[in-house]
Amino acid sequence: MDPPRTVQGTGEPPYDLIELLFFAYRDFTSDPDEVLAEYGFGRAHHRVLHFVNRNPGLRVTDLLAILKITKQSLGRVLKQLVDEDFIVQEPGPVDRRERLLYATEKGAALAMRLTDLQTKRISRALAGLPDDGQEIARRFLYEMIDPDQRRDVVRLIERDKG
Amino acid sequence: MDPPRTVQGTGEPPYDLIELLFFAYRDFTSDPDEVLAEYGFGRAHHRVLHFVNRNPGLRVTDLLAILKITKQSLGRVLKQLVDEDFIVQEPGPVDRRERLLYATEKGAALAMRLTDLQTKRISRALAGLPDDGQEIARRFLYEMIDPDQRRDVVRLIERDKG
DNA sequence: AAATTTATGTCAGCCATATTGACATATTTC
DNA sequence: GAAATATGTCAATATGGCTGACATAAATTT
Repeated sequence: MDPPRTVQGTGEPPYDLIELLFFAYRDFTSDPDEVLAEYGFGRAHHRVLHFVNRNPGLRVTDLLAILKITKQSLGRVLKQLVDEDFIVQEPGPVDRRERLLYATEKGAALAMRLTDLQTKRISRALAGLPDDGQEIARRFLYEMIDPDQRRDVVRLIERDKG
Repeated sequence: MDPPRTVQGTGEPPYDLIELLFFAYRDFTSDPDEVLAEYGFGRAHHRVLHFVNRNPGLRVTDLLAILKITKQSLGRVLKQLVDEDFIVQEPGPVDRRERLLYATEKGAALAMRLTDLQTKRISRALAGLPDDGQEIARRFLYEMIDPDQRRDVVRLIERDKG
């Protein structure tokens, strides 16, 4: 079956892409949601755990900038993750006001389990594309980001690469 | 600037795509959110208005299946949209238990304004891609959807085409 | 050394959006 | 007439956002 498409070059909005984005994201988040529910966690916990796991030593401030939520909103979720031993905080070695965040083994295990679900979905999607599909999908998503946010996003994603 | 990428074929998860999806969706929804705030509406109102506007005569049940939320959650949001004259309900001509939903002129105007914002972002993203970029982006998003949901999604998107 | 700024946390309260369960009504179908 | 269907409503609850105010410890500036 082929995906639906709107006719282009007619000035008509790309309703197909608008709606596909909604449905793709809806289902993309649904796999982790099921697992998280087992732990009494929600999507907010996932985001925090994911970025901390990917960026050991992340500061609270960094997390706020990434997630674009307030300190208070983050506070509750982060506290739960710390209390339940998925994340630990350590004072910064240079600036001891900072609390650097690290995933524990338990946290890394959950993060991996969630990543694995998302990896499966993405791999399946990429398998249906031509060779340059991954490159183009990546570029498309990248170009969807606010131009003034791209630098930060790139820095973040590059941060832990070998 | 190029988007970041993880090395493929190494068994490493596609962290780049996982995170780009998060950031792309975050920014994709941020434009409409600003406008909606002017009306005292949220993202939930947007989704309802969008699909009703795109599918005149949609039933409440259809909307529940699309949005995957409960009747009670939809109820409040829909009621506000009806009370404030963005959507009207009409009994189904065949089955009078049904309440078919239609966007009013006011509703259509708001929907168009929101669609326009999303169209601009998508057009800008597509402009940075090769010729087959749109086709591949569409296919990628389509393949991200749960296989057993694809038929419904296609039917919905095809529904109002000329 | 004192004053200021920064990173973080916390308390109290509010709002939007989701949930479940139970029940009511009108209408259609068997 | 009975059962199933489409919808609505009431009550209670949870999650995850928000704002504003205030507190503390540590670093930086003067």
